[in-house]
Amino acid sequence: MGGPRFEPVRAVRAYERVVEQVEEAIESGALAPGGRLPSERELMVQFSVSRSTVREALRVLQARGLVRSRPGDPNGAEVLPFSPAALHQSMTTLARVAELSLGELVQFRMVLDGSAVLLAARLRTEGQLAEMDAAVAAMRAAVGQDEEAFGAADVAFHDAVARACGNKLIQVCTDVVRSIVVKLIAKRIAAAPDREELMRRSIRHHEEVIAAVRAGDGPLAARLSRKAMYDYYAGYVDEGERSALRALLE
Amino acid sequence: MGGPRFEPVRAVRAYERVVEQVEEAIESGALAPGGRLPSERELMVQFSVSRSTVREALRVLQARGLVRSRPGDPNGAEVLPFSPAALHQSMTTLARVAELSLGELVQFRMVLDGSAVLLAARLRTEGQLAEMDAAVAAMRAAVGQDEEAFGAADVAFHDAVARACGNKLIQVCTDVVRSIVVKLIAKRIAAAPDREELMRRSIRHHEEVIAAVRAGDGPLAARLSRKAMYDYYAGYVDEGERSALRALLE
DNA sequence: AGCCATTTGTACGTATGTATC
DNA sequence: CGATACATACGTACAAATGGC
Repeated sequence: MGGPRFEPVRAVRAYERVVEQVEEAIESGALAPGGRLPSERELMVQFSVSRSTVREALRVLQARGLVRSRPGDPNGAEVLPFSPAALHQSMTTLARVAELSLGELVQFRMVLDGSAVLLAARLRTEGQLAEMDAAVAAMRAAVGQDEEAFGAADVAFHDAVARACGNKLIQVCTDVVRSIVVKLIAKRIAAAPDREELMRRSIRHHEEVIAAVRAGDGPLAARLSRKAMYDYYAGYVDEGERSALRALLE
Repeated sequence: MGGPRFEPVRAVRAYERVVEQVEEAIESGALAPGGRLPSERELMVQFSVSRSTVREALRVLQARGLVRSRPGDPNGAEVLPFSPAALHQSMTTLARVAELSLGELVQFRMVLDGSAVLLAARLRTEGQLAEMDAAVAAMRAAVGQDEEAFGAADVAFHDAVARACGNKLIQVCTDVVRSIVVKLIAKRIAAAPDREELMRRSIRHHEEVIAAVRAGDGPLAARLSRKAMYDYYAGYVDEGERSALRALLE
């Protein structure tokens, strides 16, 4: 007792050390987005490892969304700007391997979007309100004509709200989960028999949310937002799960 | 116009095809957790690719948390059970590269934990209530004595709540974000001058939350939970961000 | 435009440390 | 303990792709 407390030494692979150093360089700002890593051959000299090791490290960094490399590019791998792609990837994997149900995903959206509008009602600028108005206007223009444009305008609305809420994590997560949900049931939604009526009702709901946000009534905006989400998606969720969604409506 | 709509062909790397096929096998259940992939040499035969290609694919799969390989293992790479490790990794990267502030992370926790208790108040079983009670009892036993045990009991409490809420995505995200927050400020919290008083207050708050959950009053439980989180962490958040946290308290 | 040097993508061989039997 | 099979890592080689001249 009382001796020096040694820590267990985990065998750390060579490629991991390369990954760590490059990550540090990116995090510290020494490597900014748009910048280039040295070529693979240069890296193997600097790190004193083989090219395979360098390449395995680059694959991991690429999987984490930090860099991208193209064949033949004389400038070396490119440092990417931040993107939620990696989060998107791992959440999609999570959805599959953890067998997330549509109900769970929609419920998560209700939580996040509800919180986003709650915060947006406090923090929104006039410009952001205008963006929301414009998005709903675009939705209205697309009703019954352009399914894609309607979806894009809907995304624009929710993105404007998410940006207005002032929390980048909420913003990114809403975006990621939304795209997963849409990917799951886009076809079913577009093929709904009363599609046009659904669109109109969705627009009314969005307008009500905007009004509450404009009035600064966060709790009301949150309730309306969750209700709108429920109305739009509940039909695609199993009845057993639907009751769990309704728990968020009171 | 009106001709066949060809899609752009992206050059897909050999290692990507390997990744895709293995992912499909795992997703389809052909490869279950605990199962083994063929050895690297076997894989290069089956896929008709070189060893390097196989290894790069395995690195990507490992980065996504799907498999793990150890040197000398005669059985080949192991298929891992689901784990939020990949989500944890990408959210940590997100926190760094998107420069998430402590305030944003805490706010996200307030949203998720608040929603979790709201749902738990509806869906909790008696067994889960007992788990929450046990966790708080463990917290009480650790006050002023064992900082680690206190933290572990706190985690157990929040995990019991998250499991009781019935949404695996909420559960995983609360866990991931909690560990990121704790990692950020564990030292500062442990070194707080009035640490013991903070612990006691935290326990009181947890008890109040349990009472509300037991009574089935979700909205009250949610308010109490967010308030508890705010009290515990607000001191470490910049004043400017603190007001955004308070927006969740009304 | 075309050519060329460089880089990446991929393949193959080999050596070494390690885990299991 | 030895034998075997494995992952790790290194080095070389060549085709395909890119950017700059």
